[in-house]
Amino acid sequence: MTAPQTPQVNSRQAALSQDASSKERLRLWLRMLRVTRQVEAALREKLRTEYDSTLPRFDVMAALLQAPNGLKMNELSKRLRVSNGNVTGIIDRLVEDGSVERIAIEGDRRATRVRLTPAGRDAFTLMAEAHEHWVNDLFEGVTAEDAHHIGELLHRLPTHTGAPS
Amino acid sequence: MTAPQTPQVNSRQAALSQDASSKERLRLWLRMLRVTRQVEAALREKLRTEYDSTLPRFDVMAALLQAPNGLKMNELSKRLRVSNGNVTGIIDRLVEDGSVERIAIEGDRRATRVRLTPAGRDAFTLMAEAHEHWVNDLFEGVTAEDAHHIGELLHRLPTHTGAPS
DNA sequence: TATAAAAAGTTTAAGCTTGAAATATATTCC
DNA sequence: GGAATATATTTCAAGCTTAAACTTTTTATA
Repeated sequence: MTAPQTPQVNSRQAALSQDASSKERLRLWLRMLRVTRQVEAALREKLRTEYDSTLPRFDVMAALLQAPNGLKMNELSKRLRVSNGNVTGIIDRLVEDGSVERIAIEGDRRATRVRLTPAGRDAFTLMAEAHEHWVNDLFEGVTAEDAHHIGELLHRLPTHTGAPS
Repeated sequence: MTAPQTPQVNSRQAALSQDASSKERLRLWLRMLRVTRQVEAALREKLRTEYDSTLPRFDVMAALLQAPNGLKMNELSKRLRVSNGNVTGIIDRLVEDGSVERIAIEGDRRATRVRLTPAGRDAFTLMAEAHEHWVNDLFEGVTAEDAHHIGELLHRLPTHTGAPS
């Protein structure tokens, strides 16, 4: 009891509030995870039953819609932030059902360009519209203002954990 | 040009603001998805390289830690909101490496109880502590207040899309 | 110009996930 | 008691995902 107390108390308080922040952040993360999984499950189910499709296919097609001239496999996997082996498989299946085509790139026989077929574009347009409705319904309880607000706050969350944006 | 215009204009305005909300909600959803995936990827990487484990294993062990007497497969899959076939596989692997044990339930030979072994409990304790640190680091830019605030807002988001909480 | 290094994609092995079918046991009810 | 139904779990087929190994082609460089 004769030792100087201030530094000890300070560091203890620091440790405590550090711990409290940590717990609060952990809670936030678990909540985000729960909500995200729930929404993903609902969307997956909808895509499956109503369009016989999947979320990964939807993501790929959404990326391809933005690039009428197609994308190289490389660009696609970077844009979606998934492994290139992953993209290979998804594209294989999209080619199989006629939504996507692989196009040779003249001047580089290693690379392939990949783009939506007209049928793929049509199919995706329908799905995308439905998708927006589903999301709108799922987020029914959130006003546009709240959505905007949460979105802004989310901006401070980790977006670039090493990977480029 | 001679038809009454007011109702038409009203409905057009309604459609427009409906559309704006819808777009705002879609943006929110995409942002949530992006952040969540980024954090999940970082945590998965950490669990893999530092503990030779995975997120699903972590989730299962976390659920089991709360139930010292173990849980039935059924309860586990309900609690984690994943299919029971899924849980079977994860538990198989956890049993294989000695973290979990299956226990017969007397009086019902259909069901099994599943619980952490002492080794599993120890291993999980270490991982859980590291996990909290990782999350804390990933969410570094978020103050405890912001975390709390976002968490509150997230509460209004879909939590019960049919499934029990 | 040979050879090494880099780049683009695919393949592979392992694990996660689902929905549906199958198996085994328990319960209900006639 | 025995048939029908319900419950608990596993198995299966298909698809997603990753990291690592591999193949092919291009580019750099000695």
